[in-house]
Amino acid sequence: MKQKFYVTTPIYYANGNPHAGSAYTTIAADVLVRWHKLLGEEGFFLTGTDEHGLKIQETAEKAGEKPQKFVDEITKNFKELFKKLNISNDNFIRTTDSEHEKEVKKVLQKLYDKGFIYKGDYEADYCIGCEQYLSKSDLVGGKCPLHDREPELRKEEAYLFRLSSFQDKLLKLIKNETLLILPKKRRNEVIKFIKAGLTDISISRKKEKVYWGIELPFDKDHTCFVWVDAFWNYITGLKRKNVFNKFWPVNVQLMAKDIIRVHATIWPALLLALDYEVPKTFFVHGYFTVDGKKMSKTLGNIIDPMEWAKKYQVDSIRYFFMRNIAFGQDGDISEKALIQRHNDELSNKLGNLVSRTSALAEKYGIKKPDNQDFEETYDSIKLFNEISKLIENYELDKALNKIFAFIDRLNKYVQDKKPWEMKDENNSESQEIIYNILQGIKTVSILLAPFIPETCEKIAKHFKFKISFEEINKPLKNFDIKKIEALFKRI
RNA sequence: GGCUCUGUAGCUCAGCGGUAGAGCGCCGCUCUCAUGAGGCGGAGGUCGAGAGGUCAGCACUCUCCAGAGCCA
Repeated sequence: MKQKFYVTTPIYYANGNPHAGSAYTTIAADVLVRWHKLLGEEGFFLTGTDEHGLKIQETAEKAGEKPQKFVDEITKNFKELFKKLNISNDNFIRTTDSEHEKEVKKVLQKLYDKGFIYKGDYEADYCIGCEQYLSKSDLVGGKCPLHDREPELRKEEAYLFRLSSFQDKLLKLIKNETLLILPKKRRNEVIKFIKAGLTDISISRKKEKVYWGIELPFDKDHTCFVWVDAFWNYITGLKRKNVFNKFWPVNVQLMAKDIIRVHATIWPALLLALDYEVPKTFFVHGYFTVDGKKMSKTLGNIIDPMEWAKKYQVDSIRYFFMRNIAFGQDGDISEKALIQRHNDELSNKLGNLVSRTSALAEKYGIKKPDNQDFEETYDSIKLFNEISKLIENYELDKALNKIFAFIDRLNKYVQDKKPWEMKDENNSESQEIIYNILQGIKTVSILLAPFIPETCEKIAKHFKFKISFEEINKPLKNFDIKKIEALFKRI
């Protein structure tokens, strides 16, 4: 039976256009699923948008629009960006999809029937100025930053989920790594948080306050508050494509560090409550700075991924994000660094290697050597194993580093062997050397395909080989090679 | 304040028991198949500080200093 691999990004909150972080997470998930598909596994990649809630309701109202129309627009932008970034998601879920809403209602009803949801009070900080509840992260120095006043504690009728009763089970699952949280630092934080004690959480709001949400099936005066609605996308996203049994439990869920805590508590607790298996891995990546500074409106240094996507080659962007940031850590991004990677690595190293080799092949021809003993080139299986191991460990930046070290070796090989110097009458030695380099380029293209698919397909098409792992050790078939056009023009 | 993590070349980071590595940047040299790309060589680090265990530490233990994150 084929191995399966299911990866998700969080669903992005549709109260604003995609930012650099959404692009980053999505590219990373795309690289992972493409890698596993290349391995011959059956892959499924889900992303989407979270479209309910008070913030969207308000933002839409401010813009003078109906919430649905508003989120339609935002979601369109997400889809457009992902298309530009060559994202190969197998489904795009929206929490306003009717199938999703139906599924969530069923889930809510079941939870209620099983006694995991009960009526109680929602109690939280309320700012009279804002006329709404504030979360702790909204507060600055214990005060509402907008109105510079301390919030008061207010109560409101709400339905609560018995999160507290899952405390021990969750702790056990995370500790014994049934649910693995990476990097370790985040795992430690979560464990500590759970140990400190979980409290039941509110899963509804009064409809008169928040109408933009899914109605509770057992009480029409309430709408569902984020948790069940948002988290359940990971399941509806499969069910809608009729592949739930095949792909659940999910192999890895990517997210930024701000949402690991709720993902590691509420989400698996909901699953446990309904006897679902829990996810296998959460991988938590970091935040960006731009030129060492936090991205902020006041600094005016916000990076709009759509602007980048319009301006630069998709593969340069994908490569830059994956290479420039140690996966799992905070990292710095900038347009300057993007251009630098594009020029120094993609253009000068990879692009130029392919270019010079294709030119050599056109000029001198190629010939399959009788015994293929060029160690660097024919060590492709070893390289593949190394890369495979790195990707299994989510060390995507290191994997790229290693592949590019191999490209360096190929450039060195060309330089050392000087195939442009006539060695015998028929050029046969030169032809064999060029053949070897092409074999190396084939290996590189296959290994890089999950990261920079467009470029690798171009190379594969030009030299007539297939992007698949079986192809790595196969001989080249095309002996009539013309010079290729530049893959990456220097900026 | 508690907990967790980080501190290695100018920058970004690897290494994690046998006496320092990569990429980029910088300096010099060089080929010409190639996208003024490539190749070779070089400068540059008392591996945050101190102490302890070890035949031996950047790597282990402790203390301290600095920075970040999580929690209160």
